[in-house]
Parts: sequence; structure tokens; C-alpha cells
Amino acid sequence: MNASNFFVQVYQVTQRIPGGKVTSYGRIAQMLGRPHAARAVGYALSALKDAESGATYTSATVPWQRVVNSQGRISIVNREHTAVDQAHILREEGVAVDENGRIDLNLYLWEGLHLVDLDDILRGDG
DNA sequence: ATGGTGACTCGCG
DNA sequence: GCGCGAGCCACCA
Repeated sequence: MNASNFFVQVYQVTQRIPGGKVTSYGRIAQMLGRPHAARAVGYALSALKDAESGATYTSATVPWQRVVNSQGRISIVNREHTAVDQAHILREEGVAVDENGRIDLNLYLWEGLHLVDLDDILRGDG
């Protein structure tokens, strides 16, 4: 797999996160075989375009809100207009987020992909 | 090719 | 629990 596919792989893994569950940037990186590429994962999600852009992967087709940091905390608080949105959307999905943007990973952490699904993504079939 | 930039993580104090 | 510093990775000028 070449580096140019990395973003796409991140998006595809993220799309497999079921509603009501969350995972971390680091875990996604780990699933993709790059345990230290957490920052790159965050970079990929920040690169998502608007729904109107017509791109394949947009903030509307990729549930970016289900990705938080390893502490179970929302990483984009007080960041421009999108500030409180992530917590809001997660609550609508049934995830308990306190006023500090913290989530109990013991309750909402996503199990992760089965090897079969991961294989599809890493091969580019997903 | 090189340096700067994050929606990251981990280890310390 | 919180702030810092130091790795780490993919992108873009």
C-alpha cells in the first residue's frame, strides 16, 4: 500500500465505526499498521472536505466525530465554529460526553475491525 | 529535497 | 489531573 492511500484507509476504517461507539486516532493508526501515525490520522480527518465539494470522502460521508484522542477526549474543543459540534453529534448518537468533552472509553470504545474487514481496506477493496 | 505544521501519544515532574 | 517536551507521520510550500 502506498502512502497516497493512507488518507483513504483512514476514512474507510472510520466509516466502519458503528454509531454510539468511538475510537482513537492512535487505534486507527495501529489498525493500519502504523502505530505511530496517530498525528497523520488526525491530519487526514482535518483534511475532509465539505459535503458540497462532491468529493468521495467528506465530513458528511465520514463519521469523523467518532474519533477522539487516546484519553477519550474530544481534541478539537474551542476550535473555531466546529467547536462544540462533535460533542453534540456524539450525544445524539447516544454517547455520553460531559461538559469537558470527556467520554468513558470503558463504555463506548469501539472493538475495532475484524481481520477480514481490515484486509479488504489494506488491499484497497474496501 | 527540506523545513514547517497539526483533530496525536507517551513519559515525566 | 495538568502542562511540557520529545518522538512520529503524512502533507504541502
